[in-house]
Amino acid sequence: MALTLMDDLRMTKKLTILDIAKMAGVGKSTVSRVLTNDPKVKPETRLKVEQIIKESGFTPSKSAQSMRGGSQKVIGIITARLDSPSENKAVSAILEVIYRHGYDAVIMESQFDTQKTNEHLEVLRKRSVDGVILFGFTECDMSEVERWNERMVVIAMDTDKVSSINYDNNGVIRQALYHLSELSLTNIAYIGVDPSDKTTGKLRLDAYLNWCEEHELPPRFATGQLDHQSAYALVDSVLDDDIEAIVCASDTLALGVAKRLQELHREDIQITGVGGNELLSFLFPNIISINPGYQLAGESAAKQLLQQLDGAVNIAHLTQPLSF
Amino acid sequence: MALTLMDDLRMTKKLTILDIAKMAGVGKSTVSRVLTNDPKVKPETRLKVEQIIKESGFTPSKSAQSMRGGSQKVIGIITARLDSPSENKAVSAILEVIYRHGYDAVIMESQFDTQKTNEHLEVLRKRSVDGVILFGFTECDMSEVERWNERMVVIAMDTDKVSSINYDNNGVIRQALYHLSELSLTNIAYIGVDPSDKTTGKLRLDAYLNWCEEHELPPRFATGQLDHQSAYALVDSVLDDDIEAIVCASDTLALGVAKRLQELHREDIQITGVGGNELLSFLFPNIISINPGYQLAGESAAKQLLQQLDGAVNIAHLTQPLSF
DNA sequence: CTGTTAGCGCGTTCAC
DNA sequence: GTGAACGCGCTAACAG
Repeated sequence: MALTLMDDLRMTKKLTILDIAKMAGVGKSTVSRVLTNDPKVKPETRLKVEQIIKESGFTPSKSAQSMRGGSQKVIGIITARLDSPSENKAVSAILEVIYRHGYDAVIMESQFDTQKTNEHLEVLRKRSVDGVILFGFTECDMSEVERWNERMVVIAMDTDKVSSINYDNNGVIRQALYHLSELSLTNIAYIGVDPSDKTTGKLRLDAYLNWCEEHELPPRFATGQLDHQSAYALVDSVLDDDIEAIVCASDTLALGVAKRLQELHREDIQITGVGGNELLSFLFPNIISINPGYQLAGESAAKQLLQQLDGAVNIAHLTQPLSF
Repeated sequence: MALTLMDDLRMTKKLTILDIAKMAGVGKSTVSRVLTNDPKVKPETRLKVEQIIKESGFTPSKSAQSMRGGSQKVIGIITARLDSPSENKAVSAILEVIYRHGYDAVIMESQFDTQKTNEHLEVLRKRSVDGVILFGFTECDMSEVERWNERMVVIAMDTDKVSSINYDNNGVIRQALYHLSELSLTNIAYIGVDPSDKTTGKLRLDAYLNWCEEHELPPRFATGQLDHQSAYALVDSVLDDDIEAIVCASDTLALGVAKRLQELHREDIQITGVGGNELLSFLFPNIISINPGYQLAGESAAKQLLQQLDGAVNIAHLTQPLSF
């Protein structure tokens, strides 16, 4: 009887809402009411219960709560690559936002693999997470995606099935080109990634091509993979005695280009990248890196998702009677 | 009645174990048995139930399962920095192992902050995750840690409270020094991080100092922060006309050193780092980078934890009657 | 082998 | 205001 409390302190036995109720000398439902901030509880009683809860270090079982219909307060994040600096920035921003709202995150890695992505989505569905933030890629299979509706936000991929946050692919390249034009540089080449990649590939290349057309400049470009090796290898193919600058689709590519130009002693050529990579600007201070606002994108995505989730909850409440 | 199946297909109503039971014309416990691979089920029945499950795309509620005493099959990972290349490698390795074992991961970031770490641990405890892999750091508060016992493995931190996986801090530095000695280089300086950091700081510096003593070489070193800027700034202080090589405590530092030496046109000096950083070897092919086996560490940590969890389960089963 | 029953911990009526 | 009772989806004990 009276040993209950001592017992609990002694052995870290799992406390339940019932234990708290006994200790406080009230019914379990009253404790529940306190937990759910139900106004219909005498302030006095509430205070006492809260006291006991604090003292005993009791925490309601998430499993039981979520089974009872509540949400787990968990959102899934599927990144393409865990070690991508740009995605990392976005993820950090996401985490900060959702933590602040009492959510936790389960992070997964798609490795640009459609099947893995779908497997992850499947797992997240089974775990009934509240929502998902997906870092898109071109081959991404939309069939699984649309099942999520309001409960998903994708980053860096165009789709009208779910909400999406996109970097300003066109803007970052134009910004770079504008910057170069301010420096009176006109002979500008471009090194990017294959247009089969819709965003970093096609969109950014198009931005370059459009600019060239607008300004009646002869385009000179090459595309390949998303890594520095690829860019390194492509440099020679666009190089030309009167090239004054090379615009790169990403900082990673810029790194490869810088390396090659250094070898060729063509450090007169101005390079621009995209990403705001700190390491890049340390190694090659003269490279101009446009920051596409990854952290901002992450923050936006998180806020957007949370807002949609809130909306979904409200709608659910409203339609519950109807769906009955 | 007969509409049940059509209904389910129509609206993606949450299927329960009971629905499956009805469809298969069996009791709910039989379905449960199938789910839990209970041998005591007639193969024929089992097959039929499995069939229905597949067709309906039913998935048992994790929440209910875990509430009933089962584990969530989730392990928490607390990294110091999401964007640390070395930790990333380890994390990727961890993920691969645990996915293969049907576990999922919730990843958190401590940012070398004790308080955040404890908050994360608290959250993980509330969520009753099965286990935790923690990337340690020096100021890490052990008080919260020891509560986890068998259910935690720490990486890169010495402690006897819980299992720990450590990189071979001494070994990597000695390996670098040995390599240099093979090249007949004897005038070797060291750039590391402050010894207040126990592992990357003190252990690696000690390795250097010991080597010097053993080989009767005059030590020449400087320590600072863990970033390339710091290393960059420290180079001049150890530089000397007859320095032939600089051993760095990490690849990040090596990057800073390389940058500075390049500026000074002292590319004759051999640099070594630790980390197996791919970018580093791309930018500075002549830098020797010792791979401390981060992915191996991650893999080991994950396997170790899973094994301990299995053990814990068994012990729990055995002691359950006693604790009663 | 299989159906029935009893909880797990919690939120939610429904009476008091 | 508050306590008793019910059910969420599932597993494990108990009967057949």
